[in-house]
Amino acid sequence: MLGVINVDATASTVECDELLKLDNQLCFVLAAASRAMTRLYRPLLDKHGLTYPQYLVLLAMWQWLLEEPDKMVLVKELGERLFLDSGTLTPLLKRMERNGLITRSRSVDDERSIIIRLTSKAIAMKVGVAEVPRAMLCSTAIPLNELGSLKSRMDELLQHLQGSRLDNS
Amino acid sequence: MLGVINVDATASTVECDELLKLDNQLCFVLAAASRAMTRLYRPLLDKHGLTYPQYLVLLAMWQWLLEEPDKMVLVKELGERLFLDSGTLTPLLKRMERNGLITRSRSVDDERSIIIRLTSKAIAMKVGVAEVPRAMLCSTAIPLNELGSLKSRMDELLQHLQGSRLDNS
DNA sequence: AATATATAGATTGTGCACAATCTAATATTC
DNA sequence: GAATATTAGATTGTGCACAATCTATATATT
Repeated sequence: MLGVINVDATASTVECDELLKLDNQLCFVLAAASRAMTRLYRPLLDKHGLTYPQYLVLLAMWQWLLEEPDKMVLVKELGERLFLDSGTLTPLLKRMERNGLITRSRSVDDERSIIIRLTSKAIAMKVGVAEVPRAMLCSTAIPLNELGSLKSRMDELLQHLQGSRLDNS
Repeated sequence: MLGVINVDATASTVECDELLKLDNQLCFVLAAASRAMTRLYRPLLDKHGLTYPQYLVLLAMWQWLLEEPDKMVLVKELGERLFLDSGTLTPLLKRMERNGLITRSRSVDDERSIIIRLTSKAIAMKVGVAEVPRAMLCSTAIPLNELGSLKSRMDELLQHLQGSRLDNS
């Protein structure tokens, strides 16, 4: 009986050790890769006076304008698209406004909403900024198909994570 | 000739649009997935009074102690392991010290170095904290083999990104 | 030994990221 | 139509993340 207890204790200790090894954590590689990615982008984006999240705001806006040139983008929609809340977006967008990239104005339909519009300066920046992802593709030197399949996997993971809610909290 | 120019211009515009679509950015999914992961961890880690980066520090320290029970861990080593610099680690470690998880002391061999040691409290927390990755495995409900293969791919990506240096900066 | 160079952390300043809370405006319910 | 609930953003406070700079110590050079 004591033997069984010992075996159990040992097994569970080993399981615990394995479970907690930094090398086994997907979350760690994920975070490290994300930061490494941001570090690679930084010098490229610096040339355009952009930070990485500001760059993502522009990407979202540019893509919307492709589909609908007069699109009224609300902070709420931007938040849903980028998975960011108002606590992050409000100051970020104020900085972009200060830098002349966007305008912020109250909606007349619903005075709670803020409408985000790109300035002509931000629209004009698009072609130049396209150098950024081009340079990234070159510098990482990862085959395009591999990059694509990794992105598909990441899309699935993101879906999973967004869907997951914890029972015991 | 004008036709050729137009075709070229159109092609390059399309290429530019595709290149800049938010949906095509691996970096965006990566960052979003990393933040979603952190959000899932938060309520679990809150119960242990830990933040996500503090949890990673503990994982790294616990793993080192498995191999070498009297391991002297320097801030430098921790930074290399977690891909973080002193600007991030110094205040983070001071908070952990304030919370009674670690001690910080100057090395006598090299007075520039700081030795990080886990307190008995932090060592004792290990078994309880093992519930955290266990709960994550359950809540995300991703098959273990899929999770493993995704992690391998991420490891490769991280290697690529760490190795990549940009020529034109 | 005196000088130069490199290294380990700490500090400062900017910019996310997000929980919690607040305010004002809109919707809903009775 | 007054009371209630919901919603859109803003605000506040904490904690990373990192570039740039600084300090103290250690090492290398001459």
